[in-house]
Amino acid sequence: MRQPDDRAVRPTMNDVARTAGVSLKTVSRVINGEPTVAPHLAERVRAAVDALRYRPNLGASMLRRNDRRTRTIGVLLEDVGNPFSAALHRAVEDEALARGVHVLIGSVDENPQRERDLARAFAERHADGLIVAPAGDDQSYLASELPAGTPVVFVDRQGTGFAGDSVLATNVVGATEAVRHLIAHGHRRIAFLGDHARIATARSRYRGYLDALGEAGLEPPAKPELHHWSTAESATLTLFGRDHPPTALFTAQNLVTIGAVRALRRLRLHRDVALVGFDDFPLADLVEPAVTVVAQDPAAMGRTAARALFERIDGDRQPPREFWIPTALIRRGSGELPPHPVRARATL
Amino acid sequence: MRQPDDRAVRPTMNDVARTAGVSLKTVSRVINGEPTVAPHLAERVRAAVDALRYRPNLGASMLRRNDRRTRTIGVLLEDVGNPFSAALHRAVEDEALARGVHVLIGSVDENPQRERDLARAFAERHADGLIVAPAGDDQSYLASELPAGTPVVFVDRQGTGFAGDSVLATNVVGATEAVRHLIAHGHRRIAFLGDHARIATARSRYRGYLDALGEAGLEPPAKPELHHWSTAESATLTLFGRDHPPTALFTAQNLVTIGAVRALRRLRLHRDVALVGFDDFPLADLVEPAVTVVAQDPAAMGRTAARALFERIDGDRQPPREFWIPTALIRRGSGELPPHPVRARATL
DNA sequence: CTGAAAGCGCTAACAC
DNA sequence: GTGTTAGCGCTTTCAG
Repeated sequence: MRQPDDRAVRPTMNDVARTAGVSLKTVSRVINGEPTVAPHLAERVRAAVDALRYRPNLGASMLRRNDRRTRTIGVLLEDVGNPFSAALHRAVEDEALARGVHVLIGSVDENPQRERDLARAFAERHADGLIVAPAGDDQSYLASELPAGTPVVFVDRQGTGFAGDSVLATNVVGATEAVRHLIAHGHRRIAFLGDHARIATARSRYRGYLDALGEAGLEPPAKPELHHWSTAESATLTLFGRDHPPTALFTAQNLVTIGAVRALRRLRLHRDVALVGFDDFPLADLVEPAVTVVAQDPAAMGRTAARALFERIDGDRQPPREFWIPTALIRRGSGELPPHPVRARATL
Repeated sequence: MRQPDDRAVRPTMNDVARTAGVSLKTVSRVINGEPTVAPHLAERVRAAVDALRYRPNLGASMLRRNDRRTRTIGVLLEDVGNPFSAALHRAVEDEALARGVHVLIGSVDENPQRERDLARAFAERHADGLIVAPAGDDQSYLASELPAGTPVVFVDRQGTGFAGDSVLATNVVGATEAVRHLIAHGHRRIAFLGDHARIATARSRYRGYLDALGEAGLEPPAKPELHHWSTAESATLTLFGRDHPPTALFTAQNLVTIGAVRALRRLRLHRDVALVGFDDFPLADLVEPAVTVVAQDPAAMGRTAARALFERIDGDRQPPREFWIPTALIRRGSGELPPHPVRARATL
């Protein structure tokens, strides 16, 4: 069944020791950079390593080592293919690589079961710590999946039921700022587009939206059902097929924003209906009109999460911390459109 | 120095065996799903596993197992943060997860040294195989970094000096098709924008560009120096500051395309100069005019690469294969603009 | 400064 | 069916 070359042959420390004419332990010392080796022996060992192309087996060393570190972290993001997660991932990688640490990563896809399976898989591979963008609303499972003491940093969404640092965007404040901006431009009928119930971040943004309306004494108009970004375009079309359509939209997520932009174009309303989106996206400045957004900073989130995680891995045992990464309103045009007079008349 | 809880305490198979009142080996059999265990013993083992929250240590089992598999693959892409790599990554992940395999990933950033370092790091972590988007033009180092027999699949770019399957976009043909398209719309002065020397894919696209010009008996205009996508915008501005500017652009990469779009806007030439870009990008259909592209299919590339890799991991030993993933011309408007009469007159 | 012996958690080979 | 023994490649401990 198994071919001879199925088992890849690699020289072991023992092989190196034999060719160098020293003991196994001396090789181990050289490989691990322990200074207590005579120079001429160390040189012989290095020569043998080169000759045999010896590479250490991290799995085996981890097994015996006191610190049990694999120099590998696990990262669970919503979807490594989307721009937000990809930018965050990249920032984590840069921090990790600077420390000689490598990254196991997976997409949780809004699926709590997948979240748990990935956490388990990374724990079985002995990740030194985890960065998790929670899909479910209960992370207490981490206590059973992870060895005691494994640090976890939550990112993008708050984790529940497990003690870990969190790195979060200022969702509520950012959304409030966005909606205030629309109100300042004269809008009174501002619709919210996003999954306001199921997803924690969207829920926070909905809260911020309600806060801003409340301050101005405005009522939220009836909101369309939206449980997945893929339905954003059709939900927007529906919204403008009803009576009393809004004069402005606040969209809670970048893919929702893009869906809304597509719908407004099809309706030829893109110059009439104001729009502010949460989360920036590439080319937002190149569409007509350019899209005003509340930009998050996924790179800062990834960087912060990674740094926090490495502090924990290095032994920091203080109580869980929260890092708030500020959002920034970027005025590009779509959010500065005034309420459109024609439609306003039509809906009165 | 090290705290007691620095070493995360996890129950071992031995602990499970003791609480279940069976031998270590029986536990091993249950964990590995071997059918030759009496049901009542298996039940006792499973109960002990649940009670102790036992999780197997993959590193230890890998050490002793005959197949030496870690159910982990390594993926080296250009930059996990860019849309092309991110989409490819996601497709690889889906194929891997369907097989219970997990993904170690890193960005090579056009840096051959980083490529080699990552390959080594993943080899030390005993990846079962590698998917590599080569940054350098020599992959012979893989023979020394990887255990003999470790399969490698090259993706996006051809690998050199190491035997592995390749998954490639039809770069030459796709570029030829793009340029033929511009010629068919009346263009005779078509500029190439991209790194035609250093990067293999861009080089292929440059070849395709030359082929199409040659067929039509056209000479390539002087091309601006462009060694990194970040300079695409300024290179485009320079191009149109010179005499005899082109009436059409062919851009070799999506970030170059975006830079060119930005530059044409600033020059208010975006409705006058035709543009076809290689590689699609999000919102290409929403800018004005919508951008005609030769779309690659990064998801198909990732899927194909992963499937090929798993065939090799499963023992397939046939000679290296090449998989060509077709590109598709998507007509959106920018590539269908006719040569602009005013500028044409000005340059005659 | 160097080496011999023990053992990390697990599976393979072979007994019973 | 089940258990015992050996040992994967490495680091630790401790003796020289």
